[in-house]
Amino acid sequence: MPTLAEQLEAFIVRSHLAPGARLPPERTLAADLGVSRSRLRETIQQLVSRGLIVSRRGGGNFIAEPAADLALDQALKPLQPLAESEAGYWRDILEIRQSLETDAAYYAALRAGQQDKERLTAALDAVCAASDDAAVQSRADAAFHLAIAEASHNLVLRQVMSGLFNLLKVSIAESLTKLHQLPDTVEALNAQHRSIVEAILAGRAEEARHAAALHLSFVEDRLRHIEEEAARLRRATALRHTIPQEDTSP
Amino acid sequence: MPTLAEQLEAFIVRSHLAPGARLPPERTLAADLGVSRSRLRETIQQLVSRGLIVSRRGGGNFIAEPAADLALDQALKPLQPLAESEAGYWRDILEIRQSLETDAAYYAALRAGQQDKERLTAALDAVCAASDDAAVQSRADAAFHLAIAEASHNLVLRQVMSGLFNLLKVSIAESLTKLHQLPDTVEALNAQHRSIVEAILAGRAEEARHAAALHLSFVEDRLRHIEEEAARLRRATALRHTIPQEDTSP
DNA sequence: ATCCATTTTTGGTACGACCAATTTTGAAAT
DNA sequence: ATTTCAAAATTGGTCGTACCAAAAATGGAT
Repeated sequence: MPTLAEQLEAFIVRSHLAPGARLPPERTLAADLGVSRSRLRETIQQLVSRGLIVSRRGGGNFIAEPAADLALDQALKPLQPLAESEAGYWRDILEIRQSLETDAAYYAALRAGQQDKERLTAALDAVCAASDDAAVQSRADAAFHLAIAEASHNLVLRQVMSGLFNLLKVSIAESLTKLHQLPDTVEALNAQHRSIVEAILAGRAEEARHAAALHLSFVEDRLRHIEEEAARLRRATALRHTIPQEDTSP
Repeated sequence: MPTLAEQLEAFIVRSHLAPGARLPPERTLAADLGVSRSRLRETIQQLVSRGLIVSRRGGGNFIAEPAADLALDQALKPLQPLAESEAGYWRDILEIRQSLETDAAYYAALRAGQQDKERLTAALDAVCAASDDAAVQSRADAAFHLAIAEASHNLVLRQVMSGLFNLLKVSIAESLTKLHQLPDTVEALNAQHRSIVEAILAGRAEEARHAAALHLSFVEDRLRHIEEEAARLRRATALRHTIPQEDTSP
């Protein structure tokens, strides 16, 4: 006996509903499937949380576009709870970024087409011209690194990296903004960015990989200092509070 | 203004609810959160579909065990449709595996503890002793590589790699089984596996990285041949069929 | 033909009732 | 006192209705 969620998916494919199409009103659909609207809505929520359906209040329910940008946002979401709880999580993320991004730069140098190169230089200009707002700088920085991933012409690589960026964002948002506020850091970062782009534009793959490695080592080093500082502060303030603890076991 | 789902997650962490703990009855919880039970249930469904909560009819709602195996199964699921459609997808996956797995071997050599080493040798024995069944061999192979990722002590790395394995499985399941059926291939693979493990056990990081790189290059090379062969066959048979095409746009 | 107020459609939420599986309770039997 | 087992209370699952708010469809005035 199939799940109602499965029945719904089956209904979607059976009625040739392409991405972007609107599926029948909930009241109608519930009647067709022979269930109450409450139940139907609960299963719809499941598909929504899986990114298969988007709802527009007053408009209707729609098959979600496979919009890669959204799909990958969803891709690593299950890890978010961990990212928020585990303290050293960001280090893991940065470590894996080191692996991926150096290779991304390498392949970008080998495969970047004219359009890729234009997007890359545009992204570089954007990060250099980013305003003093740290949040804006962080966004521009993420866009820049994703442009590299895009130029590598490896879809999986791009999607995984985008997911990692989001994880990093929820994990250490405040540290990231602090990073851009440190003196001389922005200049150093931009210099590193520029050398990466130059290597890619020139097609020097090994040089691009090396430049990316240097860049990420630099970032990791700075972030480690910032986090250590923050940890010291937390420890200091924690001493002034009683930590309440509840026993929730039956 | 936070989403109700976020409120719920916040409630869970705020009340120190460990995995396996039971959260309050829906009626109570709904009252505490100031929403109707309908709404609460819909958001609970979201968390259920994300694998964060399990419900037992008549028993209660429980924080799901972090059953990493399930969470990560879900992690890269949104990419499956792409994996099934795009033809050259598996090449992207293998490329990114080359990045991640070489570093995984590297870090494993640096950080593997006694327990990690035992699991690693056990996994190696398992792949060597795997029966002739190609499917069994594939599973053992995946378990072996995940053991390396586990020994790297990088949670994100392990989860991403597990996701990639699943993608690879849905993408080229048949090619994978063919790989294990080629003459002399299993022996070569096992020799490579063994050299990776030896390097990790000895703590020789660079050697481990190199061994992993050799292994993945070998696999990629064999898979390319297999896929080229399969593509040739598909082209040949395609000539005898009319390819039906449906237009699903409104 | 265009524009704007009105009506209709449609998703979002709330409340109440009942069913079914589970857990708890408590009395009877040992 | 312990065990056993049936009745009662608890709790998730489903249904139905009513109402609100946003979006879309309608239709008349310009």
